[in-house]
Amino acid sequence: MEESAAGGRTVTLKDLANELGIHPSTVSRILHSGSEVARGAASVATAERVRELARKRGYSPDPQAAGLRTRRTNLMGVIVPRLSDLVLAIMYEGIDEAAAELGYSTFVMNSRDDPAEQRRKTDSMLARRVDGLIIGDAHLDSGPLRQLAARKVPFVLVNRRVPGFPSATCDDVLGGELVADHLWNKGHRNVAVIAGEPYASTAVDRTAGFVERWLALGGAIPRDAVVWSRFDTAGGREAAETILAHCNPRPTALFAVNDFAAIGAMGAVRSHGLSVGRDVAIVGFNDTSLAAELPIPLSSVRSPMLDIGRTAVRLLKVVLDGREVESVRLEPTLCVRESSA
Amino acid sequence: MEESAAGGRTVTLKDLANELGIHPSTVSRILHSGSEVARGAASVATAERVRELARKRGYSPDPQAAGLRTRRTNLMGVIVPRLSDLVLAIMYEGIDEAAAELGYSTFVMNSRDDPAEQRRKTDSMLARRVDGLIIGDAHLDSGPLRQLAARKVPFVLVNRRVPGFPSATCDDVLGGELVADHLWNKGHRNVAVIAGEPYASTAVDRTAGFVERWLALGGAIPRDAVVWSRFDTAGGREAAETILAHCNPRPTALFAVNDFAAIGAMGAVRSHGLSVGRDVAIVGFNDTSLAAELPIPLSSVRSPMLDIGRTAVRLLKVVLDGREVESVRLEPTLCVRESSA
DNA sequence: CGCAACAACCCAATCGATTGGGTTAGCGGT
DNA sequence: ACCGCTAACCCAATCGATTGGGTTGTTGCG
Repeated sequence: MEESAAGGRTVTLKDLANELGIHPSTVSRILHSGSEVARGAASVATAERVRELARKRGYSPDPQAAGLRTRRTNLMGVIVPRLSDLVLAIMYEGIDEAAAELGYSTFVMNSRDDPAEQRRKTDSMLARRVDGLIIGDAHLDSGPLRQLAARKVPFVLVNRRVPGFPSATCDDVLGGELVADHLWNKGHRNVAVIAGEPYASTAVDRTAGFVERWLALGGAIPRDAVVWSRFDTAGGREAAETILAHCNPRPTALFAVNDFAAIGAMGAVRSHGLSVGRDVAIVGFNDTSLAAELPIPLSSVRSPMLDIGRTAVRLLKVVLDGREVESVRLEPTLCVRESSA
Repeated sequence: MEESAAGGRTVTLKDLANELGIHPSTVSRILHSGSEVARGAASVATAERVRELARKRGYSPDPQAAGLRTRRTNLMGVIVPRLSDLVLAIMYEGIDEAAAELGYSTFVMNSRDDPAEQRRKTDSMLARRVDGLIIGDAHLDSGPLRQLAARKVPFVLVNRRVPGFPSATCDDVLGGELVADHLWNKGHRNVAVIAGEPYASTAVDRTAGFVERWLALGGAIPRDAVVWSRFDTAGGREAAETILAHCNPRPTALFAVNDFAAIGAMGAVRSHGLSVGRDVAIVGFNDTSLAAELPIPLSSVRSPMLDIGRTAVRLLKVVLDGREVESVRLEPTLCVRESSA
């Protein structure tokens, strides 16, 4: 039957101290010591009384005040291109969960992959005095990250990697290779890639993994069979239109580095009077929840998005603790479904 | 050629004051007055020098300190069921944009529509001393909201409404009516509804709008033609399976109160060897970016998601200013596509 | 000339929590 | 009886910005 902060003003350390007739500093020390009384700050009996009262009054320390003194906010700032990108939204859920477990809260902002916005949002986060940043919108051009590092801002990357900076990502190269193997084994010899945005390591690595493995298998990929595009459905459709219109011979399989682009591609294929899975195989990436449920279920490379988010938090924690970090690449697996079977 | 907070420690008011040989309070007043010097705090010349130096040193006030004194954080807390729900993610983008325009930052958390989590996350937000809350996961059971109101927490609802509390929503009843009119006009007489979660006003209102209009048009809707379900793709598929298995006669049209559920339904329809749009018409809700790009483009009720988010911020601002608010319902429109044409 | 009015500042308290450095009382030991 | 030691606290400064109330010196005006 707690009363929490009901009605009256919020309870402060001083309130507790007054009510018990002891000094605020004592209360503070008690509430900070695990359960063992720290620095011989108080008797076990007093400690018990304090903790009891704190619970009863629903005391929760004012993070503003604590942060002011300690210079720490227990906040992690997260920057993503856009939360309406399901992939990032899910990674963010992983981030938020893992951060909560460590006693951190997270603060998220959208940069729309625009360099000016990225800088603005970063500054805004730093102005809020976040303890560290998790950056999900890194571009391969490492300039801005170098600046950040020079400012001694603790940060890690998530989803996209940039050489020289710690990151938690999927092993995108491997993901691309899995797709190449799969399509090759299915007997396809004419393929095309909807490659995503060239500034994102996800796009570049997945494409590179695919193309290199394809060549290693003895296949060929003409120049115009790799089309860069936006990551969304409309982008995928446009790219697929381009491929279907210009590639000769027409590919029998498409690899889209993103499920949404793949869905757009499915639409384009159908508009050309072709059937997905029969005339043209399509494989996506990320295995978002949609993939398996589509009218024609989409083959997709499953990346552990939640885990990637959680890992990013772990890495950032290591950085905040001043220790050395290694980037982590989590392993993807291929889910084959009707669209390529 | 700004230097911003490069290298050295962050700049404080006192630093600026010392460097100019004036008192911090004067600096504070200057930086607060619009451009006209407030309360006759300083000469125009001094004001200019101060502003100049502040810019040069990249001064940005410490929100912790300011908040401590003013008891305001310029933070709006946002609670949503899950950011990986595209609809909420987009509303959140609208919220974040509009909040930024007003000088607020936002703080978002996922409750997974679980009452315990809702309470935990709310408390966590309040512990962070947000100025107000935007609640996107309200359940029709108004108990928790009443408690919040009793605690005098400023808040507004977004996406879902609950009678008695200010909200920014789509006119979901109207949305349902649009669909009823459309399907009726297309000649359908046997229809079913994939109704969503019964605790969400969006689901209830859309369903009610549809059903009531359908009855008014002279149609009939058997009890088992309304199936409650989760909002996601898998939920939609399951609901559609149920409908196709049990409804007799088999409906020629399905209204899913959510695009993702509609996509799941498309899958189920296809698995039954039926063709979407030809054998069974399907209409979704929200007109997410996917709808138009699907292999079979999905008819959907377009709700102004970004605007709903922005409106919620405006409403909350009004509440924070201590003025009276009226709930806002934004008007949806129907986008007819191949799935029901 | 005298006094009020003002411009242009300065002072110090305050917000709430934290933390390095006391202080006090009681006890054991010699 | 005295010293040292420790347990159990208390004190006060500090973080950075804000704000109600001064304090000067100058100007305006009757």
